[in-house]
Amino acid sequence: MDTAEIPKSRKGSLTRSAILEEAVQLASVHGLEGLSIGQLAEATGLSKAGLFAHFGSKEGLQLATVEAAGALFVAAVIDPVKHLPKGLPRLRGLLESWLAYGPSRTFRGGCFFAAASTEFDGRPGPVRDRVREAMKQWSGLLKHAVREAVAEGHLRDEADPSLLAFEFLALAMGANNAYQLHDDPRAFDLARRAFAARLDALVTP
Amino acid sequence: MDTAEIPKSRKGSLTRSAILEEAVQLASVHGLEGLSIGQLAEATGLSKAGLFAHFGSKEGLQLATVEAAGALFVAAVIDPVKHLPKGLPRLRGLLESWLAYGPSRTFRGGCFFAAASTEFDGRPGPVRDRVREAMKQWSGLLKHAVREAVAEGHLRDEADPSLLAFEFLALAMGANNAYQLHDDPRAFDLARRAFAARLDALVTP
DNA sequence: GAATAAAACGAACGATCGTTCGAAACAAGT
DNA sequence: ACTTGTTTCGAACGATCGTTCGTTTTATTC
Repeated sequence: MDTAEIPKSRKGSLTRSAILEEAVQLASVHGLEGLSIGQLAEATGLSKAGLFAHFGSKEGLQLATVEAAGALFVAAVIDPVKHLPKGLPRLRGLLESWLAYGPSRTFRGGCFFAAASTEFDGRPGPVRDRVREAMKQWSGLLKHAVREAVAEGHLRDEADPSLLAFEFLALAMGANNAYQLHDDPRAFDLARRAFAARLDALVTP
Repeated sequence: MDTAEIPKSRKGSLTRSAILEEAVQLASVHGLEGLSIGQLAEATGLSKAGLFAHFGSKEGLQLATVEAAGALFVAAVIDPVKHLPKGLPRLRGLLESWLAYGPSRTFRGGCFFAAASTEFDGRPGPVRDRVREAMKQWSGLLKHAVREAVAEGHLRDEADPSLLAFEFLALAMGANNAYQLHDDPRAFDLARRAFAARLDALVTP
């Protein structure tokens, strides 16, 4: 219901965002489907029915959770490098920013979108659509940064923005998974070296 | 309700491996946690209790499912290239074999281990341990193939087996995710080009 | 402070979850 | 045909799931 999405009082919007703060953390560990309304209600100190009313359905809660996670991601990874000069500096900044975000525990269970995008990649529906859109945005941002680095003459013309964006995204998700699965922060060092190896071969002399 | 007998068309004796065949497919779509005994029983034509007796617990079923998926993976990806000559040919063969496996629909919901390793990477327990071991094996195989390619003089000495194995694994999982999420098989072409770009820069002249 | 609107509640719903148990159905050996 | 052991079964358990409903508590407005 749209009445649940438009806050009508101060208190309502506060609790809503407080709920989502916890929802994002729980979902990063147990998945968006494993996120249960009962557990979330207990974790936030609300009643099941009271919490439920904010979102109208579990799907509504999931969609709102994706939205909230997106805001966290943008604040942690993208915003800090908006000011960097176009081209290679901003691209390198983006990658470094992500490498700092990885082990930062922004999400309790590791990168929310790495988890959600794998969990829903084979289940049609609005949640998958929203996750896909978020991934497209992030991938598009990487692609754009590469394209600008080429336009600025920082990277050679052979640098393919689509290919490089795919590689960077895959390496980032791979580092997140290795870190989570093996409890080994060196995964991010591997990712950093992979980024560097790929870029160094393409920088203009 | 009248007790008139429905003609029991009992399917042929369902073996444990027949159950697991279906379990692997269901889990690749809905996850190992989303795999439910009731749904699996219905999909195989068995009763919930009858199926349950084979595994003793849901965790037992999950562990057996991981095992069965591992056998499918080995048969689809690893076995076909065992005969190739050591070094670069076998490494390239492994990567090509994986690229063929990706869109092969061996698993209904895409690569089982890409999904399971992300689903369980933050949830301690025997299932995570088993998945981690499987991923270590696959990653170790890639590492070994790179090391042999260096030893045979096919790749330059700077080629770092751990780093390259990490990259190949990440790119493979990334291609699987992109394929599943965007329904676009070109993801595997991107992965192929990424593999080639990385290897071509390291082959000995 | 009364009137009104929003938010949170407790209780219950039917469905499904994993699991247990004792009885049938079945296979094989003697 | 009788016994033994293995599968499979139906029925039920308590727990939890998402969801609904009517009521009570809280906040905002006049």
